[in-house]
Amino acid sequence: MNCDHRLTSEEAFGRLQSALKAQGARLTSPRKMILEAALKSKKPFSAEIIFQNLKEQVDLATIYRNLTFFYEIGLVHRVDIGAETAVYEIGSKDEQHHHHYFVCKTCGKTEALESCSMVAVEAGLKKKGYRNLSHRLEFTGLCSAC
Amino acid sequence: MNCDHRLTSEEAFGRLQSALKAQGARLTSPRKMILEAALKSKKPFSAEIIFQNLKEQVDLATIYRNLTFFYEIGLVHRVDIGAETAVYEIGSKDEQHHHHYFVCKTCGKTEALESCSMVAVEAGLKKKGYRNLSHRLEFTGLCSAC
DNA sequence: TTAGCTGCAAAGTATTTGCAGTGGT
DNA sequence: ACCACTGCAAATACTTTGCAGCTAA
Repeated sequence: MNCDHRLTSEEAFGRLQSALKAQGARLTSPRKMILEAALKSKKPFSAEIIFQNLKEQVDLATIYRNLTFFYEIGLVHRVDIGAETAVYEIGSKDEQHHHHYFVCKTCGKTEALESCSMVAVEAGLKKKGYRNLSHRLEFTGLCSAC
Repeated sequence: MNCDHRLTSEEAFGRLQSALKAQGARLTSPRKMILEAALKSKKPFSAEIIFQNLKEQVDLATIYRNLTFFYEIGLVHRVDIGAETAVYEIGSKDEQHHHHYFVCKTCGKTEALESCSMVAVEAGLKKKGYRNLSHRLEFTGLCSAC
């Protein structure tokens, strides 16, 4: 199974335009810069990382506000891999797509996994020298009350 | 597959004793109370929740320190399901055991899943009325550099 | 007795919010 | 021109840390 499912820049901006129009929001310069920085990032990113990548030209509060906005319109996912900081990543074309990560318990190093087979993933990780493996499966969606 | 893998109170205190002895730490009254509260909780818990369950009889800082301690000796896992707050749960007998959750994107409701089959889990959730399902698989362990 | 542990208070981070001014549309 | 958005600063939430006294072993 091919897992290169990230939104392209065009797709992302297209979605953004629709969402903006749908709720009377605006495409401002900071908003554009933040999305571009997010798209450029190969790894999951935090507000602080975007802030640094934009060389502090955009206010941190604005970045927090926009990452939340992007999250609400489904442009990014929240990942939050056992960290103390909120971590996001660019959304996938297929919302049902799986998200696989490896996280080191000691240094926090995060790596997005390319394969989608749990067995193959584990074997691949072992080959790479990762030890003491365990994994966690998390479902998200809407519960019947929502 | 049976997934009732939570540590019993006896097993948990046994592990605690070993860890305490191994590093010259002590079994204090607050430490005991915190572990008991954690064991009683059917759901993942935060420091604040333990604080409330103990009716604020134990200092919050002490709770934070001990949850970290329990985490370091493997007595509890960190779950952190897309939340802004650190969330823990009592450890499993088998460290390689999977951890399955359902999290509602809207209200944050969390439910521990009993089944271990991904397909069965998804079918079960749909039957319960959950919609827009997606899931995430997270591996943890030690990377080669650690 | 002697460290480890606790409570309390103060300090740190991460994130959010109020508000006046700016800028898309 | 209107109203959403931004930067700035202050506020809040969560968590950690310093320290003096307490207590398990």
